[in-house]
Amino acid sequence: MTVRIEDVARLSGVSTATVSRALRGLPGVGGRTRELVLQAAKTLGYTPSPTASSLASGRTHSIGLIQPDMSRWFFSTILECAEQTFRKAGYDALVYSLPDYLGPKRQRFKARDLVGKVDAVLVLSLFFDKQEEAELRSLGVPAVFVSVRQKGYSHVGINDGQAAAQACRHLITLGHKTIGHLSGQTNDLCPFAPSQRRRDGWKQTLTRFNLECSDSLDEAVTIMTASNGYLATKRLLDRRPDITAIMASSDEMAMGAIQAIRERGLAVGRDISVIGIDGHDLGRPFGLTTVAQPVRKQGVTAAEVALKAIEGDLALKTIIFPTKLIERATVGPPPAGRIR
Amino acid sequence: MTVRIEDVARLSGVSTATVSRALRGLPGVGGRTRELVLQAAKTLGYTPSPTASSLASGRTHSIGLIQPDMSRWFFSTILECAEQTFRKAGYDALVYSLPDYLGPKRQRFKARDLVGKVDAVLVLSLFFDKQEEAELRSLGVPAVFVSVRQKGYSHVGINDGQAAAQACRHLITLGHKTIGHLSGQTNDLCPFAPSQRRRDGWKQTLTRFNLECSDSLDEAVTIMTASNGYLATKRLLDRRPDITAIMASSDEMAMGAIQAIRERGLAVGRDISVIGIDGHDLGRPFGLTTVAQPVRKQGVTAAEVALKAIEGDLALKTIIFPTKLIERATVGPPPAGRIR
DNA sequence: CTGAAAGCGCTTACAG
DNA sequence: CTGAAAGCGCTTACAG
Repeated sequence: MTVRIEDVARLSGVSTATVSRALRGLPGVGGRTRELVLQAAKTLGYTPSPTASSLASGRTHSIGLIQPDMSRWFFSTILECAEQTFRKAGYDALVYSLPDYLGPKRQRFKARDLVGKVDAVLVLSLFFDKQEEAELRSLGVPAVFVSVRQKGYSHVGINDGQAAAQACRHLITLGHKTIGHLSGQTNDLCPFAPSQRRRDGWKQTLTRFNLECSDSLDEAVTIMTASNGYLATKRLLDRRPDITAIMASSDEMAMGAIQAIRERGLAVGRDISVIGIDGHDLGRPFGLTTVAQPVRKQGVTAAEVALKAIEGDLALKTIIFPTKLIERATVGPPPAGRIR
Repeated sequence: MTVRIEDVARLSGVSTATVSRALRGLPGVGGRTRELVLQAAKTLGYTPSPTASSLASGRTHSIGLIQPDMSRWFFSTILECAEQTFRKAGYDALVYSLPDYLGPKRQRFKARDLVGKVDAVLVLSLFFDKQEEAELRSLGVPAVFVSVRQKGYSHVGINDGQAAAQACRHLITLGHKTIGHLSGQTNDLCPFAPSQRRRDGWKQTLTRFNLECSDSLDEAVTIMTASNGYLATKRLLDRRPDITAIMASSDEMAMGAIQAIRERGLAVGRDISVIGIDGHDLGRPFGLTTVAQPVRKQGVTAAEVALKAIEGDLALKTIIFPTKLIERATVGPPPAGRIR
């Protein structure tokens, strides 16, 4: 029904081998011959069958994008930038979501779904255990990890501990002494999770400045959404009404915190300051002070690393981007007459 | 290197044809034989080559997800739900972004990138012209349109005019008489665009209630982002400082409007009310009043319609979901002593 | 219920 | 520089 390589070969009077070479721009084809083939292909409106060429060449020209949930800003932003980078290089983006990756009956990554379908994969914010890492390896293609580290693989991310320290120092500099923290998942399952390191950054900074950093100042959630941040903040304020500032492990959690604070009739940035981490697009209209990470750059860079790996550059790379404090309205000095 | 169907055939002592049938659960395989094959496949850890089976069967088991930009909430949320629905049915999601779809040097959809790679496509919020529609048709697979209508295709969405009317009526009921509007792109290129219909809904409602609806009350943007909403609101308030309420064509624009209003030292919900459309996840912490649409349901439903089409049910469907007013803090009655 | 064989549409040594 | 032919690993009439 559709036009095949043979049709092009016939029209241009050469073999299918030559057509294949000419169309892909391979060397060793006469200038005149190439012209002929290109012309014939154009005339017929020929598009090579991707599955046939994959089967024959062993390359799929598509990349697996494995991540928890693309409806969340951080993931979707990285995915979008990666997709564009891959597309420009002639690769398709095959997304693969693992939404229940933190739940009790945790959904594990299965290589079976991706085997033979991709030339490389990007893994975002997922903590692979031994089993999953074995599955990943069984794919037999290069992988680059974004935002989480996995040893034996290239990694693109930020220094999470440092980002948290940056946020914490900002609050301390303004005079805050009782600083609450909203953590992401920090259990044993993912000791190297960004949320764990952000929590460590908070803790270490408080310690360095001789400030309180007891567990009662920390409230953890599973997934770092606004609504979880909201609930965590209510618990935190119930327990520690003396808090004058909250740093959240993500901007979305910070937004939830703001909601909870306002509901108590307190003024954000006056009664209680709030700072986030991420640099969420909607942080601006929110007036949210935050430590921003270059999300889009990470997406592009991770894709580039994957592309290079496909081309044979298997050297392990670790690319860490700097973060940057963005001062807006949700952080101010602690209230003067606040009861301790 | 990897295990092929022939290996399974040899181990189980049957032909590759039988292995193929047994593994896919096709009828006409003896119970005992099936057992044998399944066992052998398991022992060998056999996974069929997807490209080989695609080439032989003509089916790819993947779906194209064509949309403007998955870094934006509405699209990524639909994509996530669609991906899950497709995955459960054994299909992969191949995302395809067209980020400059509204720019001056507009990027057009090219079938070439997708031909032979998908069994169906979902198209979100894209306005296909004749040329693009022809490209789409040339893919030779069923397509379902989400959030935009395209004649000749199934469609999943909401009644945009009605949603806007709902928002407008809410403001009018509270006593607002001078209601500004933040539009999305409303040019000739996309006369059936949701943003066009939302604008119409605003206009018609004002007319029905004998209120002013001049063009000076409407400010249009290209892409409905928060920052565009912010800029549009500044222009709007410069021109019409007598406005007591703004309805935005999207929640993200509404958030930008809120930012602009606050920057003028005005109180949102008291001096100027703001209502959006969408039901954005972050509308809640924002306290944003909005007309919500069931975004996730649309993603699931669109995927289901596509799946049915693949199975042969080509009947054109139009599925319209109801919207719902969510009252939060950004809307209140107009200020009493406001100078007209 | 099962198998032999053609066929899906390319790519790639290999030979010239 | 070019071509004949094998091969990629399945599926699917067709025959039995």
